[in-house]
Amino acid sequence: MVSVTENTEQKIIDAACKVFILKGMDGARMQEIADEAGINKALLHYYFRSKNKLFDRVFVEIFSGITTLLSDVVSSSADIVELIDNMVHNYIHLISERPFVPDFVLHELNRNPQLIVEQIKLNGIDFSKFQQLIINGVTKNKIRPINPVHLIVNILSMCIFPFVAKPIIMGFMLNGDEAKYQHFIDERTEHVTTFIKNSLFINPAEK
Amino acid sequence: MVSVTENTEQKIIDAACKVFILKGMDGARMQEIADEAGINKALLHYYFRSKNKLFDRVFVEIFSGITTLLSDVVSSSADIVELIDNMVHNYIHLISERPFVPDFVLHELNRNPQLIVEQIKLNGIDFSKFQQLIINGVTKNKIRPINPVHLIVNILSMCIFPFVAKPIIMGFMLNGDEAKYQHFIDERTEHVTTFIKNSLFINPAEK
DNA sequence: ATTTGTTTTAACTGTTTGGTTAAATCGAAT
DNA sequence: ATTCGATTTAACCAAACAGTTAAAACAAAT
Repeated sequence: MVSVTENTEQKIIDAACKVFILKGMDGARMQEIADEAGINKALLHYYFRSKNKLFDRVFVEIFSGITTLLSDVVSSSADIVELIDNMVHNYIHLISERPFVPDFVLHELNRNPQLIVEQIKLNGIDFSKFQQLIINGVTKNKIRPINPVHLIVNILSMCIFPFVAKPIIMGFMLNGDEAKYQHFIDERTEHVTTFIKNSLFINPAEK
Repeated sequence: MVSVTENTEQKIIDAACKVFILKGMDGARMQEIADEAGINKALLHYYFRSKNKLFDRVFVEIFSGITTLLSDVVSSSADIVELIDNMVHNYIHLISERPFVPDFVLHELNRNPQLIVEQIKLNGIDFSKFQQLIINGVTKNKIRPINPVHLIVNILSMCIFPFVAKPIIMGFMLNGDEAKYQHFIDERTEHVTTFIKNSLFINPAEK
């Protein structure tokens, strides 16, 4: 009986993830989520009393996937080179599997910046270790001096933006060709890591 | 009488821009737009028959501002260095004045990619000239070989993403300090141009 | 003074939507 | 056999919302 319960709850969350990510909070409909989960609206409200409660639950779930990855990458990287390789590779890989997640997260965060407060409580990121890796890289004369905040924003930008801006990239640069876009994404990991390292390292031989 | 008409129409469009940008298509309410314009709902429908028609008009207006800037920058740049300087400076400057525009445009474009088709008809960007500037830079041995699509995506990413991701940057990296974020943005133009040039130029002296 | 297009007022329609309710059904555990 | 939570059915409510309508007021041009 317990297994049935968890099963249904998970089915609801999965369905809610799908619908919320595609339509956003404002565009999503409870009926559509119920349909997607293969249940009816009454049962949906039986599990999650309101749309807001369901959304909050789903948002935490989605967002923590992103921050967890960042935490893991930072804590498992020994130096700045490893950090860059891991971050770029893992983020592009993660987002490739759920390409609409970034637009969803960013849009809902702009709609209600309060949401981030809850997330920080749940998933505190040790930004200090990230900074330390960069400082180490600089002091050992391996890379140019750089503001850690700018660097991490640069990395995240170049990994995430291409997915959020897919319609623009396809429309204006790739003649609406889906295959070309896929090829562009396939090249992206290699390109971004090289681009960043070229910028950071004074002497290319040290890479 | 004509002037009055244009005045009201402009007032409506200004109000619609404001509300649509902040709330998105799904979150915006016709009543709120009417209030913001200082008129009533009846008159709003008298000018723009439906929410969709009003949205389309507003979206074209907002989006063309972005593409026009890109066109101007490309056509007014003599070489790759000028292009980078102009693009980074002008985009960060433009977005600084209306920081919620990128999230609005990207979100609506993902919600309805069809919108881009209309935009391409109205604002065809000469992507070829952009490519030519890069190829020239490469052949004259001034910069490393680079895929033009990746380069332009890199530039746009690093200019636009920091605004879309403001809640994340502030929440996780700047302790929620608005002043620190403003300082970060103020540094951004200089940082991004340097970061890109460091990556492109093999010999820093050639910059 | 009359016409014409603009604007307001205010009520209204029809639909969508989030959420509720009550009764019935079903399945498993006791 | 009974109990209990899970699930369905189906109807319902109240609020929000896009859009309409008709009549009146208004302002400028003729």
